[in-house]
Amino acid sequence: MYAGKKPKTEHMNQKITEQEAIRREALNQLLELGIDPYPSDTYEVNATAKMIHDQFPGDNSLFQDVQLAGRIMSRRIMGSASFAELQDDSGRIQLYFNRDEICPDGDKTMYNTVFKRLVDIGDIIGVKGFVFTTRMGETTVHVKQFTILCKSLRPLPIVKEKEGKVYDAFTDPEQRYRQRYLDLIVNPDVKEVFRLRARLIQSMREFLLARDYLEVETPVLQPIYGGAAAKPFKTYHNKLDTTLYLRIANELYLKRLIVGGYDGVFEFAKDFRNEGMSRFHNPEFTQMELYVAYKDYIWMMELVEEMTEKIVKDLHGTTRVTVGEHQINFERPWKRYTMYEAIEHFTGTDISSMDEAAMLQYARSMGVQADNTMGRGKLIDELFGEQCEPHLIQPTFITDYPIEMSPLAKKHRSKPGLVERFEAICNGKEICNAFSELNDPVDQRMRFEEQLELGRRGDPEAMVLDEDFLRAIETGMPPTAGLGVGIDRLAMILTNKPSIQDVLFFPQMRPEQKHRQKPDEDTI
RNA sequence: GACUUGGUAGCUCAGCUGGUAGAGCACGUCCCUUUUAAGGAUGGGGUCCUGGGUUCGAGCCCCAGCCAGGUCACCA
Repeated sequence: MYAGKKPKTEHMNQKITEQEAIRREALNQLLELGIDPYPSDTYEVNATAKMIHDQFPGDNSLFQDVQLAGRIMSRRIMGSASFAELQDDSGRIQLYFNRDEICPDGDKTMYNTVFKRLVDIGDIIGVKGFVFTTRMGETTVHVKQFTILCKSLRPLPIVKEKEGKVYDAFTDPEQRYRQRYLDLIVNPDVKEVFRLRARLIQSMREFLLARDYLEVETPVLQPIYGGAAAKPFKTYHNKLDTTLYLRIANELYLKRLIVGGYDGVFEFAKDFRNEGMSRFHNPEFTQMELYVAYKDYIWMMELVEEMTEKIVKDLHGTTRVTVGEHQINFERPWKRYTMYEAIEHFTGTDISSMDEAAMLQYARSMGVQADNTMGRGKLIDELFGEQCEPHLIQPTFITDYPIEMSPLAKKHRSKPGLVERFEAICNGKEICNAFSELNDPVDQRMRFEEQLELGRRGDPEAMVLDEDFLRAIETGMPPTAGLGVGIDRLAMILTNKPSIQDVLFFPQMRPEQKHRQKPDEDTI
């Protein structure tokens, strides 16, 4: 099959363990027997493990001739009869192999050699047979014929379970994240987490499409990054001889589309921020941003309540979800506090009329690590983060933020110094952020100028002035409500996972030391 | 970035005051026609994260580093 050739890099980059060598030897023996360990043909399947468990016994004529495919997860060989477990996408089912039925003629090779010696745990096979119940009462496929679909060359971590107790669990977080495929194979709960995540996104998309908003795509590579206060990733385009940035938010491009005349646009977007990593932060993360013309932030709060309630019901059939030690209820309406009210509620102090000096002193007294470079708005935000946010477990809207922290939000219609903005807080963390979008181009330019000043004073996250965006706003953007939802954060809550790494298939990790290679090496 | 815990077989882990590296599963060989984390017997498998140091002798003690987890900080 390999015409006498051998891969050149194999022994350079890895040491072959005894078990791997044995599997490679089995691979060669299969080839010598004329069995293709990696066949090309379609393998037709007419059953799954779950379907058989759900429907058998029942109309048993359906189960006289089943055909399914999956990975072998265990084997118990007892001479000329054996049991194995097959795992497909839907779950596991037991298989029964009998030598004289696998091999009705004199030649017992398929059983004695191929099944017993050359097939390993982890191999993918297809089986044909009928369903029955063993003496021990387990639904089982009696195999008449099997086909090797893929030979596995590496041993699988085998997790065993009895009466709810798990033995030899595959738990090392590093290995689980780096080799997520193994995690998915041996830890079935993990598959379910990502199914829930997929349904979350599907449910949100359905909600938005049902309202006739347009799903759009905007650039990831941007000459000027904007829409949030964050440090970007920097890259370079050779032909244009230009520095480009990976987007930190989609906001400014989506607003351009509102200027262009779409009344509702949204995007599920990967955003990138070149900042620290933690169980709440991955360098790339998913955000859904929505902009709707002729609406304001009050209207947007209602949309968020309605959308979230629908999603939670779609996922869990109820509005109540267990998260850690809390029961969270997403039923409408949610509590609403202004930021000043929230701080007063949790600290007993009304800070609304304090000036910057008084605020600084007060914030320090409440345990905020404040320095003189922080303005009034930043102090309020720190105070809120310190004293309020962790206590907000049930979904709650916090409204009316200090203007200094929100250079893209519209000034409050009646409260000086504030903007028309809200965040929804749930389980002590922000899950979305929204405002009545600033569409006054004169004000927007001045806000950018204030950001430039912050940047000159050394704030690495200050926004840069985006002249093209201002040109769009000067053309005229209708009054617009905008929303950003952190999909990963929401997924953490709705799957009851404490870490963002548990809701990302491949969370960012340091490169593995032993496999570290320069990108220009030809092995990549 | 700070503190803290850890890194031993493919997986999960033990390893005494510093004295020849262990168990279970997995893997090899043999026996076994309804078993089920685990049939019986038997055998192989190790850069004890890396590099220094102390010592007659280091998986263990000391120093430095690498990697990972947790907590905190940063993250409008």
